[in-house]
Order: sequence, then C-alpha cells, then structure tokens
Amino acid sequence: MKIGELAKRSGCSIQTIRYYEKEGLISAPERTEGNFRLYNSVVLEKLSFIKNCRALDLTLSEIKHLVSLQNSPGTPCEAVNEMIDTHLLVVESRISDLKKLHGDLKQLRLKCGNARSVDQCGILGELLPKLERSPSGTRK
Amino acid sequence: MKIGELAKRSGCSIQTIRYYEKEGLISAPERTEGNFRLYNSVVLEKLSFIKNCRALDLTLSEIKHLVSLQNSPGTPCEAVNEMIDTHLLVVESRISDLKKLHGDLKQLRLKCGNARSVDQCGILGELLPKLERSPSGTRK
DNA sequence: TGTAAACTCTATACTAACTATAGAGTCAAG
DNA sequence: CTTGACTCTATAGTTAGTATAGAGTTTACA
Repeated sequence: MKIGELAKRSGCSIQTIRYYEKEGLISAPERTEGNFRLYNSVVLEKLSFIKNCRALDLTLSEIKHLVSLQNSPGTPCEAVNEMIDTHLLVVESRISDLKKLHGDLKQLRLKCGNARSVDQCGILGELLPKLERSPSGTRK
Repeated sequence: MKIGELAKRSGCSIQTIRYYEKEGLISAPERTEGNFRLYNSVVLEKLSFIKNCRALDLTLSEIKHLVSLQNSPGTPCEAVNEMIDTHLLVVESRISDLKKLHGDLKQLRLKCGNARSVDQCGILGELLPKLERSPSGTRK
C-alpha cells in the first residue's frame, strides 16, 4: 500500500505520516523502484496507537517514549503510570486556568453596560491600566 | 526611557517589546542618535493593556483589533462584545474537551492493574487498536 | 584617556505539531 | 504518447514569543 491509501485508511494526512517518519515515531518503510513508500498493515496499528495517544493529548515525545517501552516488554511499567499521572496533573491545571479565564471573561462581558460606542463601552476601559480608568473617580 | 527600563517597568521582556513593535501592536518609538529606542510613559499603558488582554488569552490579532477600535472611539462597540462572546465560546469548548480528556486519562490510569512489567500493563494494551487487544477474548 | 562592563541593535533560529506549497519525478489508463 | 493522478524532497508558514550571534553604543571607573 502506498502512502495515499495508508492516509485514507489511517485517517492521518500524507504529510503527517511523513512527519511521523521523520520524527522517528514510525519506522521508514521500504521503497518501490520509483522511490515510493510501501507500507504493510502493521503500520496501520502503529498509526492507530499514535492517534489514540494524541486524542489524549499526549505529546509526540511522550508517545515516542511509550513506543520505545512497547519495544522492551520486560521493563517495569511504572514509567507508563508516571507519564499518565503527570499528564493528568497538566490537564487538571489547564482546566482550572481556563475556568478562571472564563470567569474573568464573563465579568468583563458585563462591563459593556449597553453603551453604543467604543469610547463609552466599559469593556475597553476595564482592560486599560488603572491610570487611565475613571480619571474623575466616578466609578462605583 | 530605554528598552531595558521599559522592560523592567512593564514586566514584558525586551524581546517581547520589540516583537510587539514588529507586529504593530505598539508603534515604533523615536530613536537616540545611537539608534536606541526611546520611550515615554504612554507606552507603559499600552503594554499594560496588552498584558491584561493576554491574561485573558486573547490572541495578538484580537488585541490588535481592540487597539484599532480604541483609536476610533465613535464606532459601535458591538464588535468588542462579539469578540468577547466568541472568545467565551472557545474557552468553554476547550474546557469541555479537557474534561473529557481528563476522564479518559483517569479511566486509562486504572487499567494498569498493578502489573509489574510493560507487557502486562493494561495501559499500553488499552492504547493499542482493537486488532491487537486481547486476542484470545479473555477481557471482561 | 583608555577600557571594560553593561546595554542595545538587527537578524536569525528555535519551540509543537503539523499544514501547505513548489517543482520535480513516477505510474496507470486511454 | 500524453494526460492526470500520485508521489517525492525541501522549504515556509502557523502562535507568541525565547534565545542566540555578532556588532555597535554608552557609562563607569582607573
């Protein structure tokens, strides 16, 4: 199977497949006489593994690590657990950051106060530093 | 004030200030005879505005848009509202994506089953495509 | 006055994980 | 034999900066 078919069957784009090869996530396949990449179905599983990991937002270097662990089956699996745990922490902190952000944005959204023009709209005023905000002190 | 002092006072790095200038977020300042950038305190407020926006995760192009709205005060402020609303939607969908991710990762973490070595650990098995998973059908 | 340290300048490369293009070569069908 | 579909490599672009290299400028001090 050439790269176009692999792309269709795996759901990865042709460029992505070549990129994964360049990054060492999948191994370089044989080539035809005309220098076209020639794949067997094993690589489909590898791409599927990578896709599953990417869906969990693991980075390519984390995935690379997992791939190398797969290739040395005897090693203790704590490394895998640790990676997942670390990743869980990252995701958790990103969620709480975004929640704070969301709250701040909602607050900000309320500041418009139905003004008609930009200079009266409270949103831009809120984003300005305190120096420029309400110079005559009429803010409640 | 030269760029180093501005960097200290604004909390932006020197490179970031130059980057913002290149991107058109702040205007190019005067130069000394020796070609050093020379700032007055007005730019401090502009950098502060940008920092406030970045803290809300607005992109530089969104900020650029806000800056240009500030410079034309008469225009209706719906554009500002729309930008914030759109941004709220983006943040909301990112949060829900991350929550799903978090659930999936927690699930995955439970699959290890206290195995000692990578080949028995359920985590990697879970990430493999179905083809390779539990070939003899012993999974519950 | 000389010089060394601290500062600034531009230009370039790097980050992550791809995507998009240019320009060339290969292959199959009609 | 030509057309179109496919593939190849190499390069540039994306975001919002960060980190150099190599050169020039300014300030402090002996």
